[in-house]
Amino acid sequence: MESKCILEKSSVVTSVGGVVDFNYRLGRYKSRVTAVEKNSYTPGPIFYKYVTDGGSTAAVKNERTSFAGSGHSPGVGVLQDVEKTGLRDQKDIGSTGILKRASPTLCLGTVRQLPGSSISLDIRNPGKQAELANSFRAAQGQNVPQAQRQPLPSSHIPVPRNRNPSGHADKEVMAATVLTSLSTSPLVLCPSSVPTEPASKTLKEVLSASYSSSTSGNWSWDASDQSVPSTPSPPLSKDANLGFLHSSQGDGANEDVSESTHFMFDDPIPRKRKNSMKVMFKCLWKNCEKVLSTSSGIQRHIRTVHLGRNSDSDYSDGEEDFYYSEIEVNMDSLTEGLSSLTPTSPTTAGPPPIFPPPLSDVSHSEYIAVNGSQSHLPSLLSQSAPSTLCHIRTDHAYQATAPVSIPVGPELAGIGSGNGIGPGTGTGTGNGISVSWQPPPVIFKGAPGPVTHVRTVSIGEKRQPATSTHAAVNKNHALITPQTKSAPGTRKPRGEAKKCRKVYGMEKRDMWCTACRWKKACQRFTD
DNA sequence: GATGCCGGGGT
DNA sequence: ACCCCGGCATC
Repeated sequence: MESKCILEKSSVVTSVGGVVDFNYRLGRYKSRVTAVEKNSYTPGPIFYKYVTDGGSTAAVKNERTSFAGSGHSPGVGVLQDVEKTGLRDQKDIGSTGILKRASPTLCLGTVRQLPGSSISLDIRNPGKQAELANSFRAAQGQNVPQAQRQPLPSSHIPVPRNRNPSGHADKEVMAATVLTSLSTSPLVLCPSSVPTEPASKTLKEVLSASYSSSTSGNWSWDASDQSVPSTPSPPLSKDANLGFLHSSQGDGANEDVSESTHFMFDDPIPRKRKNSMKVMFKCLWKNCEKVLSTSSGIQRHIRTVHLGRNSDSDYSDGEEDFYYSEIEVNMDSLTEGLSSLTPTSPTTAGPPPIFPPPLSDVSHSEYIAVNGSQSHLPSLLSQSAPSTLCHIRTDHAYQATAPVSIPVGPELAGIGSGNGIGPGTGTGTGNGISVSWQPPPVIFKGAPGPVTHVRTVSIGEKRQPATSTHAAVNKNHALITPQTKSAPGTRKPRGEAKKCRKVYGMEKRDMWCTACRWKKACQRFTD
């Protein structure tokens, strides 16, 4: 870490490093701010100014000027401008320590100079911290080297510029945001004392940031040096915040390190996201099922809709945090579930993602009940997935251990689809209920009671009077199957019932059940 | 011989 | 997974 610090410093001192850093911060800070609050008074560019100005005073300005004088034309102008703006803004904004703290560069220096305190303050109470930092700086007599001073304003946490004087609320919101961001990024930057960084960045931002930073070239090795253990993704936990603080204090370089870490894992993060896990934020307010993709969004929602706060103001006492929760949505499942659902419900035109109202059938109601709890998307998905199993292909049911029959409403029986044999069997019931929506037979395998074939008996096919009996037998058979099979060599006794072959004859082979056609155990006329 | 269907192979 | 068929057991 020491070496790192040194390195960083030098890089900053050398104009090159400084410039690079500067740029990098820019993107970074912007992103952070964006993540934290949308309604900041000042759009991105302003942040830039502040960033550059990062916790500096007139002295800093001087330093920078000289710094600029070292001959970086592009950066110089900017810097100077920024300086001015920064100064002015400082006056205007006063206690918006955030801005000042937006130190572009190293916080390592900061750490050393201001052992921990500044950083921790920074995180917990940015506003105050900023003030403290300022005062501190004043006390220090601006003697702090630039490299060290810049960091002072912790850039760890993105603090909204128009932060409310009551830094407390902000701090909580921020913490929430941070944590949220944390959980958003699956990669859980372990060592990162500032996991917020990567997490809160959008891919785009990350890219831009990484580009600018990559030029400095000393990011990567930092990452490998990560030895600071940290709890992986402890979302929504104050502890996380603490740990966060802790690590920040422990090593100011962590910030940069974490950043580098981020770059190192720049790939994995987006990749993981692609991996279909998306974090959503669900409003927990009673009767409010609102789900938003961003924490800020949900916070705003809660703030404005439920807490009756002014939507324009970003004031937040952190109360919103209690009214929303994070949920993870597996997009893959969603997609799969939906895609698989659609095709498997031939009898229902555009089946809704929700199960249709039951026919008063027990099985149905059960399912509905389950679905009723589908407040979470994941649940929905997980529920919908099995539903595909509900699509019963009687013809192939024999291949499964589950019996062909399932408890269905009488009116449903024989009407639904499932029989691949008879054409046009896929008409739904009068209620528009599709067999496809019935629960998987497996679930009801052992359920006795009125059972009927779901499969529609094709035209001309005589229904076995004892259908239900068949089904029951079939079930038993399914249960007994292991035994039967346990005796190798023993063949299942031939069923007594006439099979498709006999019933229809060879000439009507088309009417056979598939099993029969495949020379499998007749599935239509079970014993 | 006809039938039922297991086991296995092809796509 | 779907489809087909050889071959065996049973009737």
